[in-house]
Amino acid sequence: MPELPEVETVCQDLRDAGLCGSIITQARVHWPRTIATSSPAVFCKTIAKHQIMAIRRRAKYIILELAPSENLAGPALFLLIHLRMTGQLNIVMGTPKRDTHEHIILSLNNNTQLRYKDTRKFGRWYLVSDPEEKLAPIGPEPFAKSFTPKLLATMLATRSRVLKPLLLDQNFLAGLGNIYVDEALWESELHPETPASSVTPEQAKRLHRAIRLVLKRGLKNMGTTLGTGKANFYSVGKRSGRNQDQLKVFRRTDAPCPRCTTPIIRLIVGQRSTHLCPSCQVVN
DNA sequence: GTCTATGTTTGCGG
DNA sequence: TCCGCAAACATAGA
Repeated sequence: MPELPEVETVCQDLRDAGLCGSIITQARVHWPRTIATSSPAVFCKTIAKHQIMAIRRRAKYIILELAPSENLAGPALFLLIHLRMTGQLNIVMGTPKRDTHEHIILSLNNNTQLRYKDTRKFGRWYLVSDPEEKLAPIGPEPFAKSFTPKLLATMLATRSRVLKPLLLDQNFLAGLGNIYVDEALWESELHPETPASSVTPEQAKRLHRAIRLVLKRGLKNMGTTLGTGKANFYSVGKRSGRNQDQLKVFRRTDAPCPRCTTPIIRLIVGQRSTHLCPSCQVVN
């Protein structure tokens, strides 16, 4: 569900909704496990009376930068939100009745609430004084200047794993999930089971371009919303993405490859459902 | 009604 | 280091 383009879309929508500048007056937790860093009671007490200063993204984390609104000498705080499979954020006016799957409600000073809804309850909130606690091991951002085709080639050269599980590993590269990995591998005409160490510099260059291409397209279309159920991706205000229309292979088993018309196949790689064109994408 | 699959991440055992 | 598996959960679809 929420991969880099979806998480970035949520961050942008939160900013557009005017969340920056709001002060958290009260927090309520209805599913304790969502709070990963302390008890719900400590979380609620700690986060209250903090102002939201900025909203940004790193990998698949939404990061809210907080500053104390009363004791100005107090330390800065960071709220890291990971949506995992089905987490959603919404901003509501007033205090409407709580939905079954709304697990956290932050009341804000302008008669609105930031609500966290998560049907499968896999999402996690981390309230920390230093975001590096969570972010340190994570790999480079795909759009970082320093993430060059050459760097990717070097990163791949020393790895013994195959491409698909490696690209899904957030400590290797940040932000990709099942959908965009399948799409990037199709774009670059690489097989998901290609050993990373066998990828040539030319292929690494193609993969680098493909990763940026599919992510950029996802961003432009404000994310991918598959199907109609509540387990799908919706940004703030239940808005769907429209990148699903741009997918070339993901969940398109038996459909013709857009490049060569060979039917797309599905297989399991690294325990993950994987889609590819058996004609365009062959193992090195 | 029942059974299976599921877009993410983490932790364990081999 | 790497891999497979299970778990954290609820729901859609067969």
